[in-house]
Amino acid sequence: MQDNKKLKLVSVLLSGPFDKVFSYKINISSYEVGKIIIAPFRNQKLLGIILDEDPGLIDDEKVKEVDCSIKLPSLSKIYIEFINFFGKWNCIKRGLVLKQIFNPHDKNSIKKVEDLKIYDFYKMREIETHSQINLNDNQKNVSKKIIKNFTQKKSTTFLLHGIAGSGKTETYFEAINFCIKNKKQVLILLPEIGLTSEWENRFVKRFGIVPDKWHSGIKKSVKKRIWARTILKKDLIIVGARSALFLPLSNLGLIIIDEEHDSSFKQEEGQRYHARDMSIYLSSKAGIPAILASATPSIESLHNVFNNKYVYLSLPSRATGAQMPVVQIIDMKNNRPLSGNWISEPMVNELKRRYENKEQAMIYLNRRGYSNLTICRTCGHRMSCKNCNSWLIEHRKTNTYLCHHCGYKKPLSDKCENCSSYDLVSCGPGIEKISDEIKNIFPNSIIENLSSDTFSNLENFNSIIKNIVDGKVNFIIGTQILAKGYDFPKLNYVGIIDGDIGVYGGDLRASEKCFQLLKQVSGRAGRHLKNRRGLVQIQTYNPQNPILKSIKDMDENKFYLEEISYRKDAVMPPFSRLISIIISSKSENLLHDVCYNLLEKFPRYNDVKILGPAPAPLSFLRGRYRNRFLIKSPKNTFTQDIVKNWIENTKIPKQIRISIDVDPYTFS
DNA sequence: AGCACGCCGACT
DNA sequence: GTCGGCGTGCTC
Repeated sequence: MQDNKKLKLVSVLLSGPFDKVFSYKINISSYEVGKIIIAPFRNQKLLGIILDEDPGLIDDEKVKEVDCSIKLPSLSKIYIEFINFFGKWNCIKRGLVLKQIFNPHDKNSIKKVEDLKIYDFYKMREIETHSQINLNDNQKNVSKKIIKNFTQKKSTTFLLHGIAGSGKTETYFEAINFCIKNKKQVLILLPEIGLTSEWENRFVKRFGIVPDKWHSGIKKSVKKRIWARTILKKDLIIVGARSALFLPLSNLGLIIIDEEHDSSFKQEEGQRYHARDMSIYLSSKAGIPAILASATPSIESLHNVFNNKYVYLSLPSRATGAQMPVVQIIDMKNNRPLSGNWISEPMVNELKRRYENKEQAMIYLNRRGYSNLTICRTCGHRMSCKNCNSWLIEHRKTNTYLCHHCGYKKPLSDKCENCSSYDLVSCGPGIEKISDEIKNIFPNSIIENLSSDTFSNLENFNSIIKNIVDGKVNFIIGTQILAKGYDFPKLNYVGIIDGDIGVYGGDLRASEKCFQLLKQVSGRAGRHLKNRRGLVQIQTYNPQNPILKSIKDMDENKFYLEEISYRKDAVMPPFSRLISIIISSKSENLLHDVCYNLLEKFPRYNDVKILGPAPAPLSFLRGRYRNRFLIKSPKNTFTQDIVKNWIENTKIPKQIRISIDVDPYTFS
């Protein structure tokens, strides 16, 4: 009896902005590493877990006792290692990672998880798991190779490289099927929540059950039930955005990252991390396979294939039997449109032919809004954001000038805010302007504009997608959102307004991103036409650009090999590691002083180099001045520790914000 | 992250 | 005198 009251000194990781553990006492009979507890902290109570770490020296009087009333399974060793690694790798405090793992629960709702279990909302029906879809031989072979891995009980990362329309999804469904039969949990990550509804349709068609969805649009009450099922080891299929990675999946059998090249897996604000890379760590710790699927794999993943870290699987032909589209390059130097227009004559002719034949056509331009820049011809003033050093973008649909970086907006006006003359002109097209141009040529046509602006209303967005799929739309005009995995069966033509937009910005990944976007957009054309090929036309002033040439010649190997050899020569990722550190302040002088102080304090190494400080690509954002350091190091050094020690050993005033981005993607 | 503590300016 | 702004520092 007395033994039950015996208290043990333990270390606790609290869910909050803490990296270090705190010492608490726990009733020894409740002690277990990974146990979820509630800890009194100051005058509040915080969720936490017991860790197997040295609590360190502390005045015994200060040590409080934790509340063990939460009756849930402890977090497994896999998740404890995941939390530690995630924090260390991304320079994020471990307690904040833990907080994300408890999300959407807090200290009050987590006690009611037991009640949720009783109701068992998501009891899966016993389902017939025989395939309703006929796979071709290639798909069958690939799925067999993946499934074979389950029986070997080791963790393999597969790179499933299949051209657009090759049936990647249906192929990895076979691996999901294996997990359903064996009552394992499956996590599928998609880059955008807008993709989940189409994905869900295919899933329901294959399995006859609805998967659980997890993204920012899902209600908290639903999320709480899903969370309960994951920690209570119930079988379930989760399809979600990157935040689904934090679910405490205690019976995980498989992770799939679809569209693995997509940059939206990289969280770029607040706590920065790459959901793909963290998923692969998780799968290796859990001893389960991971499948990365893409029509345009990232350079990183291909590099890992070459180094035998990933197993390469290929689906080189379209599942429908349709051929890949023909690609034509339009040299704009010889086909200039009239002033104020942006669509060249060859493209207009093709659009006319498609329209007359009642075929669907898509026009791609990676620029939101009406125009890029508004300039006054009298005084030269440019409409720019007061919080950022960026232009304000004219949006006619909402009648505003909008900053694409901070969201600042003001009403449209035809009077110059600087000299009051009425001489404003819009330069450079956005999709709204292209849309007007199409409306002029085809006044009776049905046009839909698709961009992240359309996306703000998910219901409206899904109904537009449905209209397109049903063939009720003549012209689809949109931004890079069109490159995502939508399947438009009636689409037979893709026109690309500005083929080499963004390539010349000097960004490390610009070529790769441009190639992936163009390839993905091109892949939308003619996916379901057996008798004739789709057509892609790319407008450019630089027809010799190697990216465009490799797309035209359908020679993606050449592009990848060239890009990889360029990265190797320049000793850039994936041949080295970059960490970007952005220092920001409301005061320009303070920023300057802090940056030079940091530079002085940076320890000297032979192979770890510091570049900067230089103005960040957005040197003024949301009212703060921003400088950037880049730390470049060999792949095998754990540079995060160096960075952490460096910053901790430098005195930084509270007004200064520091954001650390390991393996940065965009360089802003 | 919160929340308390404390130092300094504005005001009944 | 004292109210309250926010910059600073601590939490087992």
